Amino acid sequence: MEIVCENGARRPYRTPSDADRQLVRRWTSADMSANHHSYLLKQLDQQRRQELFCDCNVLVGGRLFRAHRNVLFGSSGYFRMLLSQGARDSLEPARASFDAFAPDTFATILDFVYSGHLALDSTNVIEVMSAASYLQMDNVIAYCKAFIESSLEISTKEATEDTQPPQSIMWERQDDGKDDDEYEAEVMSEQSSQCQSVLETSLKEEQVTPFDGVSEPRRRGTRKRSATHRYTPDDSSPIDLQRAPAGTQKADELYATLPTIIGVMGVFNKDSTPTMRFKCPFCTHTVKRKADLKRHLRCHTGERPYPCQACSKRFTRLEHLRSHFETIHQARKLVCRKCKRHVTEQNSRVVCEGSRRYRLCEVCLQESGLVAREGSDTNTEEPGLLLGVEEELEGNHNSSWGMEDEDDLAEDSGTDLIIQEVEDSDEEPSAK
DNA sequence: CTGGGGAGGGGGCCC
DNA sequence: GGGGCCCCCTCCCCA
Repeated sequence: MEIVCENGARRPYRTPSDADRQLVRRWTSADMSANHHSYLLKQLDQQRRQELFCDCNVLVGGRLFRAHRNVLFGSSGYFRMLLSQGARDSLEPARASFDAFAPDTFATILDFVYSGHLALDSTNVIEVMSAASYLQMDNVIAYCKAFIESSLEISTKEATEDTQPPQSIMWERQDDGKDDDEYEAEVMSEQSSQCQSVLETSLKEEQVTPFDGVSEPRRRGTRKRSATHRYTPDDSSPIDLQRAPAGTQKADELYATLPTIIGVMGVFNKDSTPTMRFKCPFCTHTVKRKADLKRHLRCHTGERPYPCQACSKRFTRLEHLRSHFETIHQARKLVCRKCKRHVTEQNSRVVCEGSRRYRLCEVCLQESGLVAREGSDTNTEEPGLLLGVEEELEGNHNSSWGMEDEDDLAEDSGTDLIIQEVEDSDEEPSAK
C-alpha cells in the first residue's frame, strides 16, 4: 500500500508504531487541549472587545456590556436560566439589565469569564462575591472566599512578621482540564489547609484558642467547647479584609462592607409580591432582616463579644450570656438540683461550688450533709446573704453584662460573689 | 449501650 | 436596628 502526497510523491504506508501512537496521544492530550482552550478564549475575548458577533447586551448601572450569549450561558447559572427562557434561535440580541451592582463589579466578573483572571482586592471582593452569588457563579464565589481567607491568613502572619500585605491578588484559573466543582474543591481545600497550618502555628505560639477567620458555620445547635474565644487587647481593633485581626468586631465590619445587592429575591407572597431576603455571602442561609444577617455573621467570624464575668466563658449573644449567668452562677432556677422539685426562696439554699451555684431544697441539703465552711469551695449561704448577693449581681446585670476588662472584673467581683478566676480552659469549672 | 436532662448555639419573630 | 423571648437542635454528662 502506498500514500500519495500532495506534491504527487508516493510513500509506502507504514503501520504506526507504539512510539508513534504514544507521541500522538501525548501531543493531543493536555498541552494541546490547554492551548486550544486558551486560544479559543482569547479569540472570544478579542471578539468581545471588538464587539464582533456579540449577541447579548447587558446593561449594568447604565453602562452597556456586550458579550456572547454562549459564553454567558456557560459561565453563569443566572444567564443559563435567563437565556434558556428566551427564544433560542432568535436573531435579536438577548438583553439583561442589572441595577443591583456596580458596572465595575460586572466588568471584573466579565473579564474573568473571558480570560480566567479574576482581579480581586480588598475593596471589591465582597461586592464581586455578592454579584457572583446573584449571577450563580460558584467558581467566582469560591475564589472570593479563598481570597478572604487568604487575606485573613496574611493578617495573621503579619501580626508576627509585621510585613505589608499585598494590595490585591489576581486569581488565575489553571487550565488543567478540571471542571468548576473540582477546581473549587481544590482551591478551598488548599486554602483550608494553609489556614489550618497557620492556625496551628499560632496556637502553639500564643496558646490561645483558634479563630478560624471566615469559617463555615457550625451546624445548628452544635457546640464546640474548645472554641471559646478569649478576649485580647487586639480584639478591639476593627477588621480589614486585608488585615483581619482575630477580634470581636468582625461581624460588624463585615456587615458594614456588605453591598446593597446582598438582598436577594426570595419566594413570592400570596399577593404575588416578591419578598426580599438577605443572603449570607458565606453560606446559603438567607434571612428576612438585615439585622438578623449581622447576628448570623458571627457564626462565620467566630467572634464572641460577651464574656462571662464569673468564668470567662464567652458567648455570641447577650441573651446567651445572661442565660448562662443566671443558670450557672446565680441559681435563678427555683428547682432543687438533686430532687428536681420546685422550691421557693424560703425553703431552699444556694450551694456554691467554685463559680457555679445551684439550689438544694432543705431536705436534700440535710441529706447531702452540706454545711457552710469557711474557706471551703463548697458551702451554702443563708437566705439573707443570698439576697444580698443577688442584689449585687443585679447591679452587675444592669451595668455591664461582661463587656468590661476581665482583670477589673476579677477585682470588682469581690469576695461575696465567690467568683473564681478559672484557668485558660474552655471547660466549665467542674461541679462534680 | 441507652435514655434523660443540662447547657449552649442558632433561627424566627415580636416589641 | 437592637434587645429580647421562644423554640428547636445538638452535644455532653450521668445514671
